[in-house]
Amino acid sequence: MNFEKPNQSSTLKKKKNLGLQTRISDKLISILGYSNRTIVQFVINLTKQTSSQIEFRKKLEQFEFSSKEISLFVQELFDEIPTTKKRKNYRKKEEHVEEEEESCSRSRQRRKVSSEDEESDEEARIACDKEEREKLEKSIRERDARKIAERKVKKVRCDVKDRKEMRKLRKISREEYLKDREKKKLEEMRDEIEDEKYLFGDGLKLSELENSKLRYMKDVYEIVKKKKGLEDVCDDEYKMPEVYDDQFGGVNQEKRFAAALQRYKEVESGAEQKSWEDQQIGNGSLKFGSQDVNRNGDDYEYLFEDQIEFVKASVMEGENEEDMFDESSDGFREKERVQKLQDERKTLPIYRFREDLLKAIHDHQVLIIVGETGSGKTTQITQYLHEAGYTKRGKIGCTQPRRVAAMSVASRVSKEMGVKLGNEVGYSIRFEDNTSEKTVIKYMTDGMLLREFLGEPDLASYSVLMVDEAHERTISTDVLFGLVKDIARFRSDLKLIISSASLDANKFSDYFDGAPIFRIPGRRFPIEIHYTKAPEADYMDAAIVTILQIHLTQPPGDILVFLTGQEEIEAAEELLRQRTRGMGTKIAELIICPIFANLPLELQNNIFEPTPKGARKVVLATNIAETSLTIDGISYVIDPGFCKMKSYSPRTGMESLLVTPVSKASALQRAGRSGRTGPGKCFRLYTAFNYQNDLEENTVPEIQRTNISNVVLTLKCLGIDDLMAFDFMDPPPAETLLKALELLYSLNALNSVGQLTKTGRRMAEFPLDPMLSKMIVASEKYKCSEEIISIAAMLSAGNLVFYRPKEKKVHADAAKMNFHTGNVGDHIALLKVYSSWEEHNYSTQWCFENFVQVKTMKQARDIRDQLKGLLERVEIELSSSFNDVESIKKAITSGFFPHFALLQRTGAYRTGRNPQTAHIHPSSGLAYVLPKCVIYHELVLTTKEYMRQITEVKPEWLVEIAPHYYQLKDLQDAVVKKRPRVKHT
DNA sequence: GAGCACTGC
Repeated sequence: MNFEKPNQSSTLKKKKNLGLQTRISDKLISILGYSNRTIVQFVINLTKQTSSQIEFRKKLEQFEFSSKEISLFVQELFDEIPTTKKRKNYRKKEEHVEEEEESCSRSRQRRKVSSEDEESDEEARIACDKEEREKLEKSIRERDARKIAERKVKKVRCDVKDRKEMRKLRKISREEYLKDREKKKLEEMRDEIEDEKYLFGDGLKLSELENSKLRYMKDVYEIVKKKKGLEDVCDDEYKMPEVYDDQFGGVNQEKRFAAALQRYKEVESGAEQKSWEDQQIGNGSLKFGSQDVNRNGDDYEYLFEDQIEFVKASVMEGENEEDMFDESSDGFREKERVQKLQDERKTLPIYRFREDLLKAIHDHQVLIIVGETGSGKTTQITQYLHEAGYTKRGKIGCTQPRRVAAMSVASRVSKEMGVKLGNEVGYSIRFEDNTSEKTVIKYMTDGMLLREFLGEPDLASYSVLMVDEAHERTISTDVLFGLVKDIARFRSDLKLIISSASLDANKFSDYFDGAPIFRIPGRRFPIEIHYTKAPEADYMDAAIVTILQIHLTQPPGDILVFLTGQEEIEAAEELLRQRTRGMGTKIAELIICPIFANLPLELQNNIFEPTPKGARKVVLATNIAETSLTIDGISYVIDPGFCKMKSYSPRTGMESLLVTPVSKASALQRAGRSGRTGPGKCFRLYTAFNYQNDLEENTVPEIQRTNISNVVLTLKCLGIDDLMAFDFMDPPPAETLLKALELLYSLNALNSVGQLTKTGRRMAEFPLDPMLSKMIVASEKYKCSEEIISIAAMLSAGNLVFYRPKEKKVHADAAKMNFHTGNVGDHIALLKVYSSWEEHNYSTQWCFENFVQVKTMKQARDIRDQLKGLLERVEIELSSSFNDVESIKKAITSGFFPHFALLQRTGAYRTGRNPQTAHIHPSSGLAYVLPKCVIYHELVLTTKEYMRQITEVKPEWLVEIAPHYYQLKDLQDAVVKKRPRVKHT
């Protein structure tokens, strides 16, 4: 409906107009999530003269809202009948107060439980109550006022029977309304001028437009004031006591806030006991206000309504504050450069411990080394050992959890030693072996060493083995622990170094039969840890508010925010842009840099661009920034305390990715990211109590939450028969282990007594999941190994084959369906994608045209090349039968028969031997085809149980291929006779 | 009609 002009409106409408500003403010907060600051400015401008939807739209467009936002907003504002969604929004708003009360009482309860000090508990309760009571009272007052007004209107309506009377009333109320409106406008203008002066007063440059607006407002205000006198303007509302007005007719803000601040001061200095948390963790707190940029130590601060209060809890001590490497040594001649590097080596924290360290290694076979990042352990220990002559007896191996780390560390060490990378110092990672016969110091990924075990079970060519970053506990390191511990028993000449940054080195020590622990101080600056005072209900919102708080109140330095995933990062980016948009030049520039693994590389590199002077960078990152990459210049870390973690259910074979609270170790690691180049601050968006009591000590090691059938096969291949007795540091759940053994048995990789078969031995050669390996081994029989390795490569390259931008969904889907013609199934579709790409000479252009991800394809090519090489090793001939779809499907079935599912009457599927309801994932080409009998690549739990990558098979094949697993009778009984109705789109 | 933390072989 249209918004009527005031002179036509009824009393009711007038009432509505009167509250327009409040309504708009509320709407903006609830619909668009704007900050108060933006809203006040916006609403004042908006309500000046506007009276129709069209005008509103125009106004809104001036403020650079998207047309979607505008439609939503205008509709919300003008529509009288609230939709469900809207109602929800209203309700949310109303419930807000109650929620706050509830959360307050919750935290109060928690405090009560935890606090041993009754009185301090009481203190906290009172403080909490006081704040809450005020908030509640305010909202109750407002609500009552609204109700009374509504009742009045009703009454008037009932009483008036006569039209004339109605008109008279309208006139009266119209007059009242106009008077009222005038008052309000003036008040607003006054406040606006005040706020402008106060918030963005001196020092901050305003744009020309902003300046002229302000001037205009001041002029109008002065004229009206002279004419009417300010005091009459607002006699029916709360008025600022005179004492606050300064001689210029403005309001003295310092006095205005003095009373409020007095309370905090009293609490701080006068109270004998503090709340439990204050006692525990000090009383630092962070306030909000743009003027803090220029001003320090004033006795009041402007507070935003939605500000978050932090309490400073502790300081992680810095251990060494020497300068970092200076790598700008290009102009030196070779010898001088080596000399300079040698000098630099001596400045590393580890250098002082060189002799002690060498002695410790000499005296003990196994040594646990604990050292923070930056101590130099990774680059130096290998060199010390080389210098001490350990390389005469064999190589020094050092494992890293990541490829990049292995490469860059090796490169660094080769420079320090003045040798060519790949000669004395080399690295070995998948797809790339940069070592030679001369190599004595070898860096490699942990998975690579595990592969080496297969060829050299006693690691005879190594004299020293160093497992670096052991605290990360990847599957590979965990398995390596067990293996190296074992070989160390009979190879007394082998030295073992386990290096970790974690605090629980004792666990490592215990595991390695009480090996001594050698501690090396790191090179980190002190970091202040801040916790929130009360739990935050919405961590996303809290993170945004905190970013702005830091931006406006803290000295220069970039911000790093840890979020859980791509979706969240994109949402946060949008929210942040919205909130800063209205501020224009009033705040310093905020550069927002998202980063997650799926982000195209060229965009990822944005985060390494140095921040321009006067600006501040906000990096919104997933866990990728926790370990995998280091960003310089980060001074502030915001840690909401969550991450996505994979979990695995051995019973159903289902994997899921869940948002889980981080562990203390992980929180510590995140905090440490702020202190690499200078003193840092970490803001945790949870309370100190949460940290102490709700977080796990360490992250559950990967081996306990993933499918380990691949690991089991590798271990079996190493001749470890009794896996239950294998010395895992943290053993995987027995059920997972049994499931893996069962799978390997049904794939014929193990015989009935659990020994490796010939098939199993061949399978173990492939760095793939056993089912994929089996598929490849089986391709020999069906003469289609060329096709099968393409499929295996595509499947193990990940789910990110097809790219689907929001704005080109239709095109992307159409392009994708090209590969699915004839409902061949997802496996064959992947094969088609790979072959077409190959036919087009691995063209990047082709990828763009077909909405296929280049990165994934290149990875698939690398994997395929590797698999091709391995085929030769296991003596499988390359053979191709591209057009014989049945053979290809049979080969796939040979690996994936345990993953079969049958269509049910309901349209859902029932999977395998441990029946489980599942659905075809909507991204599958068969999502609407619903074949009777399918095999799937993986089962994932997201919003539903989904099967990803589906191919239709015939039940007879299953019996033919896996007679030990299926009987035709069972399958035929299970297949539905009547097909469910297929939905069409 | 969904959604993909991060690695590694």
